[in-house]
Amino acid sequence: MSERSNIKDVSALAGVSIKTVSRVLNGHRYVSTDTKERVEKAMQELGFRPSVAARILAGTKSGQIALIYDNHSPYYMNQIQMGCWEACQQNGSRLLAQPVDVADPLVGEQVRGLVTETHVDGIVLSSPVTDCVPVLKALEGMDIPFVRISPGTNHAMTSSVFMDDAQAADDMTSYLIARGHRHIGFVKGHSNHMASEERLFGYRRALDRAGLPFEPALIAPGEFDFDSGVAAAQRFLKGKRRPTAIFASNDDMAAGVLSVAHDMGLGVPDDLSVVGFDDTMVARMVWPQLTTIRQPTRELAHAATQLLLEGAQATHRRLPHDLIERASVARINPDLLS
Amino acid sequence: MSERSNIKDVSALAGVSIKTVSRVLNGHRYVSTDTKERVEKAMQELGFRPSVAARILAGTKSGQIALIYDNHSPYYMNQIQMGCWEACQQNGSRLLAQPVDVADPLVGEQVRGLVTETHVDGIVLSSPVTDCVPVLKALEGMDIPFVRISPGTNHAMTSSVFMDDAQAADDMTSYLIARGHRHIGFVKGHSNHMASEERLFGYRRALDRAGLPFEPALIAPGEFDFDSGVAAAQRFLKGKRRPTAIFASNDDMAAGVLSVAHDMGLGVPDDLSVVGFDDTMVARMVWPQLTTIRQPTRELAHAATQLLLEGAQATHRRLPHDLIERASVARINPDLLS
DNA sequence: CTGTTAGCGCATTCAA
DNA sequence: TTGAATGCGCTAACAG
Repeated sequence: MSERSNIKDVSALAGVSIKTVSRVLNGHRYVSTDTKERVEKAMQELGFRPSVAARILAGTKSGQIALIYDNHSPYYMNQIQMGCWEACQQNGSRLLAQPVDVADPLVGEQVRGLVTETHVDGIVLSSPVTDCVPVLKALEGMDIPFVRISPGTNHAMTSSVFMDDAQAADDMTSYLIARGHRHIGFVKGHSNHMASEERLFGYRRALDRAGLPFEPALIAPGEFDFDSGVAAAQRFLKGKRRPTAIFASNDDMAAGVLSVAHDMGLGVPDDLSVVGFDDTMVARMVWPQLTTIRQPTRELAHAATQLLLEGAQATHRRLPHDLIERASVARINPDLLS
Repeated sequence: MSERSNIKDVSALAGVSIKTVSRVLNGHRYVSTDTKERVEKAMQELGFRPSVAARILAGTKSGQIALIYDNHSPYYMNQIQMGCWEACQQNGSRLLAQPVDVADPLVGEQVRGLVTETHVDGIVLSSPVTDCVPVLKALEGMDIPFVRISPGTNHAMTSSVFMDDAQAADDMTSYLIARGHRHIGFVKGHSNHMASEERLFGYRRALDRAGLPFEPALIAPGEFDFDSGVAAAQRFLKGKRRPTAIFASNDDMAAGVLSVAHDMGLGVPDDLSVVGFDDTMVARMVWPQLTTIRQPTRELAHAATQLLLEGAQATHRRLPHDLIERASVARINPDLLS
């Protein structure tokens, strides 16, 4: 019941040549329906499974792709993996998930090793590996297709998949404006990241469109971490002209803002609305009172993988985002609105 | 710079036979230090990496193992993957992470396909695949070694790695007793899971040792989900002889308990201590006031993988747990202690 | 539509 | 301590 059967066994049982078996295996046309069925029955009976190793060695494609990542948040990575996985499933490909350390001086070599050892047909890069120069260089030097998910910098000649950060920030800002907010604090993200500027741009664009002034005092710097949110909130909330809402560029910073608000005895969202981007995917679990822009992480991963499997060259795909509204955020203390 | 070089190129450059290169590749003894160095230098120069495919085809081991899982919580899975990954790194093996759907009637076939197609040398099973009969059967029928991480049922003849649930529950209960609690509600886990009985047993053992009576009224059934925690808390907290502490068998149920306590205006931990097991690894993020037993998930995965790679037969390894104490839990309202 | 002949890159006999 | 031959299971030309 457990002997490994090979293509020869199948061909013998079906009474055809091994090449014919190979043909039905690869879904080749020019196989009569009759023999095809016979071969398939034989494969079934023997529980035949083609050895990937042999296919790699003999053929040109391995049917395998790799996902390379470095610990982003577990929730985020889970979404990424699932998205890639689903796309692979649909395509009949295998996925090799490979964690790396982008700070390791040998990452480039490691990736090169992975590719030459496993013969993967392509690579999906997830943040922050998307912007790891040694990896990018290694890949480019090897002539292997790769796609980047939400890259932080724009390498024109590589394929990528991303969301429209400017539009998302615009949507969120408009959302707040529509609810009566006129003074909206904005906590900016790390300047290394392309998304930071985009999000700020969207915020400004929404203010503009609504005819509201852009007040530099309402912009705080940040680095996408909890402490940045704390610092920003302290600055905003201890001033006399307190914003009625704070828009943090990601969820970790939003959490920092929330904690300060809480310490100051401010009710959220009654005294202060706090909104953000759900970058690490934890926001909705931990702070249900938060209205967030959901990054379509899983969909991005899926699209990236599909792109890779389809072999499209230097394609950039922009995916839509979601604004996840919490009922609670709408309850704003009217006294605070100016 | 990117041509794939093979063992022949190396042998030519080093001026030795193919076989000798193969020997140094596999760390074989009986190679003179001199030639070994020469070969290694040649490999370096050519950027040579052995093709796994060729090794699989020609040899008997693939140097690959698979981790099979079904969506547990992302945090949990992240720990599992990292643990397996680290062990593989140390061993120079590759890890194939394979999600499956245990409810799919074809899981068995899928796993069989994975094994025969990829030639993996062994399998690590993570909950709930540890108890998926079709998978277990497929594996046993294929004569491939596998190790189970925290299995729910005890298949005597398979290797497994787990924590001591009884001792952990005992520790937690003793911890509460030491802080003055005399009436401790216990929310039991799903009866399908071996850990449920173990944890209850540990709870009872601690009470016994402290000379406290076991009160059946203080035991509530549960199914490891939020709602079970809610139901149990309602029963406990609406009765007249309210427990001063509630010990939930996992964190989802602890969350349910917390939500009820909150709705009833009970301060945690001032009016009620709530403790639990950190099964899904989210507890510490979401409810910092919770004192929990941390499952050594990563360590379990590491140990399981090591076991597999070492080829130990039918070994069972028990790992120690941690009790993660929050300062807050110690502040108990003395009025509530009887 | 189908079969024949070569290898893919390595480990594994055997021999030296 | 080393080398020469053989074949793993499959696909890729080429035939027919």
